[in-house]
Amino acid sequence: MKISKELMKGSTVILILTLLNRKDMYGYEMTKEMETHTDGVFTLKEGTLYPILHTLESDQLVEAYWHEKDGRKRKYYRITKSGQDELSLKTKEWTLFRSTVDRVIEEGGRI
Amino acid sequence: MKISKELMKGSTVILILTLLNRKDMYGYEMTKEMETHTDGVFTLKEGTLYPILHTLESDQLVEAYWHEKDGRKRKYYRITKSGQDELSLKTKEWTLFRSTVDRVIEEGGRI
DNA sequence: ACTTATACATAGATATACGAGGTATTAATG
DNA sequence: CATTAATACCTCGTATATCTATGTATAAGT
Repeated sequence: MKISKELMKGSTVILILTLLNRKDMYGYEMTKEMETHTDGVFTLKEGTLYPILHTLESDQLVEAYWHEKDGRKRKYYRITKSGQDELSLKTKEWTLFRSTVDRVIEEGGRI
Repeated sequence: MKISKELMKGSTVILILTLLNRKDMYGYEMTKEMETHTDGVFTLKEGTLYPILHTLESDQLVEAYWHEKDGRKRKYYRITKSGQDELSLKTKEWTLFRSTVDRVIEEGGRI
């Protein structure tokens, strides 16, 4: 099943920061990993990903560095301390959001 | 904690349809009920709600009717069969979306 | 009489994701 | 060896959703 892009809004940054919190990665790698890891449910589009990475970098939530490996130059991203703090915040927000939606749709709005 | 409006995007319609699946309601009532029921986490803004209700009506997912009660004229909305089908679909989509986000942030993207 | 709450509505501003398009390099294929 | 596919980066315009601000009207409370 495909997830509508509107549902994705607001959730993409937390996914990216989560990946970078595990290990340094480059953009193209993140698109492939997101696709395989979620069995194609999420497809981190390049037109979405790269602008976000640039914003995260200018906000100093991640740092970029070029690194050559296997004869390929890639732009790697590393999460910063601020980025980890932001991730922690966004994770709390997500948890509250998700459980509140669940509460409404499970109880149908009953008080 | 306040939920960013970007996170809300794509989730508002399912919340509205869920409320209407329980009982017929009018707009203003829905804003109050959403606020109290979620302890202020979700605040269904009127500028958001009314345009959505109009769209749902023109898509024939809900039907509107005026009804006077307690000396007040209110525009009630009733969910249609199509609306219930749509709600069922959106609920499945939400469940997949939510569990996939959880999978990523819990495992950090590990395969 | 005046203010607040109820009840509906719309228009403009803002943010986000995506599709389409572009460039460059390396690997694979006929 | 030439061509195509895959890798790897990037930007711009478009579509969509939510919110703020604003407006109108009626009923209730002070």
